Amino acid sequence: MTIARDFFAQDAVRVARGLIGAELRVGGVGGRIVETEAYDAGDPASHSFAGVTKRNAAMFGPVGHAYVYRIYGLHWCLNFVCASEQPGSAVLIRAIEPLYELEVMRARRGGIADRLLCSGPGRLAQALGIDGAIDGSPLDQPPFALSEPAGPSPIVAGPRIGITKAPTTPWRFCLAGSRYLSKPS
DNA sequence: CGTAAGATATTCT
DNA sequence: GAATATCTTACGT
Repeated sequence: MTIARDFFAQDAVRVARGLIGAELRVGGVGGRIVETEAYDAGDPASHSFAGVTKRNAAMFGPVGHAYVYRIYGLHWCLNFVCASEQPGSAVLIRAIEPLYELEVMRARRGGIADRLLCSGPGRLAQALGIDGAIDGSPLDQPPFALSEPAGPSPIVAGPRIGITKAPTTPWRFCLAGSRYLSKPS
């Protein structure tokens, strides 16, 4: 079942939780989402906190679109734009469980272990072929394909990773027991 | 096993 | 100039 655009018209934390277990494909390549982080409007750790810039313009655009940006000068990160009351919310996709077109992902990632193919934002983006060209693209049209979770998933919440602004806010969500997380359970 | 360094775009001071 | 929602490689235990 495809995820409706309305799903993203709620606060980032609910979207982040709801995405765990969903299937994501980009050009047929992808798998099951096992790790997300929420970045809400007004969150000091969010790129949207300091206002609109050229880089984060997609975050203030329509709900249900992609926000893709470069981090540390060399890695890409994939986010889904959502909204609560104020614009500027997004959910960072941190890890997926590889299921479709494994050969393509292995080739893009240099033939490393399957467990490490998509276990982190930068790795995931490289494996799926994400780059700045699809920043702002709608998630309900090709090359994107999003499907609802097959059933309820056991979810573990914890503090977000790699940030310094609000490190204790428990807005990181993982599929419990998955072997494909950026950090073991 | 662990810690450390390097790559380097974009934004803010 | 400094910091950042990261990953890989190199080197020391």
